Amino acid sequence: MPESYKEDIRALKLFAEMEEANFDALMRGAYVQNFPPRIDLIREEDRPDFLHVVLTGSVDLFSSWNGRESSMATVRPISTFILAATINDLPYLMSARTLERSRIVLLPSTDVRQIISKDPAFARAIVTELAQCYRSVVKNTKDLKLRTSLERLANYILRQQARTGSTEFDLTMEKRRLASFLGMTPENLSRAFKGLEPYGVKVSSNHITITNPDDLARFAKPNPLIDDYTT
Amino acid sequence: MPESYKEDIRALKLFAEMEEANFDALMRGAYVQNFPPRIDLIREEDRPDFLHVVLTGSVDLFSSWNGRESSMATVRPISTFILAATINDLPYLMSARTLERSRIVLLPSTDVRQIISKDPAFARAIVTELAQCYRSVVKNTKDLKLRTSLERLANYILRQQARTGSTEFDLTMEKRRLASFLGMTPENLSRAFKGLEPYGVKVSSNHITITNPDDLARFAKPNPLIDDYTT
DNA sequence: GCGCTTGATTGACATTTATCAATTAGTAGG
DNA sequence: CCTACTAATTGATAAATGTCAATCAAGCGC
Repeated sequence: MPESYKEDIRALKLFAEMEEANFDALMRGAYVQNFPPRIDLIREEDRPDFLHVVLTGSVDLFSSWNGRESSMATVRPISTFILAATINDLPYLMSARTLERSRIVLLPSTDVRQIISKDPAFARAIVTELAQCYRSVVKNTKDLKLRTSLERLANYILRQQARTGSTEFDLTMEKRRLASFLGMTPENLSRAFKGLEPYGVKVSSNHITITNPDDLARFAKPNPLIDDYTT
Repeated sequence: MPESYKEDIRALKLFAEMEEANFDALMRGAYVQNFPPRIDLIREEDRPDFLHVVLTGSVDLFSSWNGRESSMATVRPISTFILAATINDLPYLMSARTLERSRIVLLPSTDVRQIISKDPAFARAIVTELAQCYRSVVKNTKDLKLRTSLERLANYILRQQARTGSTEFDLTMEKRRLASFLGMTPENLSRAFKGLEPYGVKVSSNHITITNPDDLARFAKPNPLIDDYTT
């Protein structure tokens, strides 16, 4: 594996503090693959043979049941998925597919588990990472259970505003996928955008303009315990 | 703290493998408290001063936003809550209150974090526990996003059947709280129970009888990747 | 340019779910 | 036993959300 990829991975908090020898051992078993868009990487129910690291591109995590499908999260560089399955050696709960051309590193799960057991710094980093993942999913559950779809969209838009630091930005994903991620149908999303017009949200194709952030915030009532993904 | 409580805690997977000295250190800072029913134990937004362990009784984890409230989980003996906040020293995402008279052990968060860093066996156990918690929440999200409320109730009933090993059992919580947990209103739950009658579900007060488990399963389509909390 | 495909939007309608109000049932306390 | 309280149920209605079909718009290969 090219040295520069190793450095990218080493820069992740998850791998930054572990011992050099263990990191090298992990990298020896690793390999890199480039995938075209819309390729299935893993399927829920499968055994977690590898911990995946996204170096470039992006990956959709989604779940299915009874012919229905829902987008659960998007993984962007540089980060890992799906840690929890790998660690406990249990079947994936979500499927993953590339959204665009993506470069992905595969780390054999057995190596990961082995090194967790012998490298305390790595174990500590995994603890932090997992706790953070857990909290993200809890926030997402609160979003789903406590808010209507209009409120979820309003808060999503405010989060994008916070992320980009601007009242004007492009959506980072297709609307159909955004709809699925927010737990609604594309038709409903389309109408929800309309429903936010009175609060100063303008939509033109995938470009969003917030003309009245205060109005929008008054309606959305964003809350760090739901919307702040960094804590 | 009484010796017998210590043994109960030590028996938890989370604490079973750690070094004796570290366990003792953790227990020295710990104290036990008995709470009457319906007492608030923690409030979301508060700092995680203690890791809580439920010895007897039961605890409701719930969240609030904009005047609404939703029950997220029930903690039963013997297990801990809320680990993730404690570990990352970040505000609680959920509030907790006793449901009945409960005996609860409080372990100072600073002690827990300190010992994670120096006891690899404890760190490893935390990793496993957190990964499991994470997977539980993901399953819950799938339940919410992929199923209607009637389907969620049907699968809940099947899970209770699996848990008790019987087609006849009592609900373990008030219906209003069950409704909140399943993401619906009490009125809707009441109607949902009616809606399951054709599939062989009989309800009398809080006693449930499944007269036709196969019919119910055909409707509910239970799936281990959503409904099996043990994996 | 033209047809083709795919995603987005819109309208009409159905279903699901929530809300509000009233009633019933169960339970604890006097 | 009665009263008071709370939870559960029921009916009527409203709101939210989903479904289906049609149309529109953008991108792409030729």
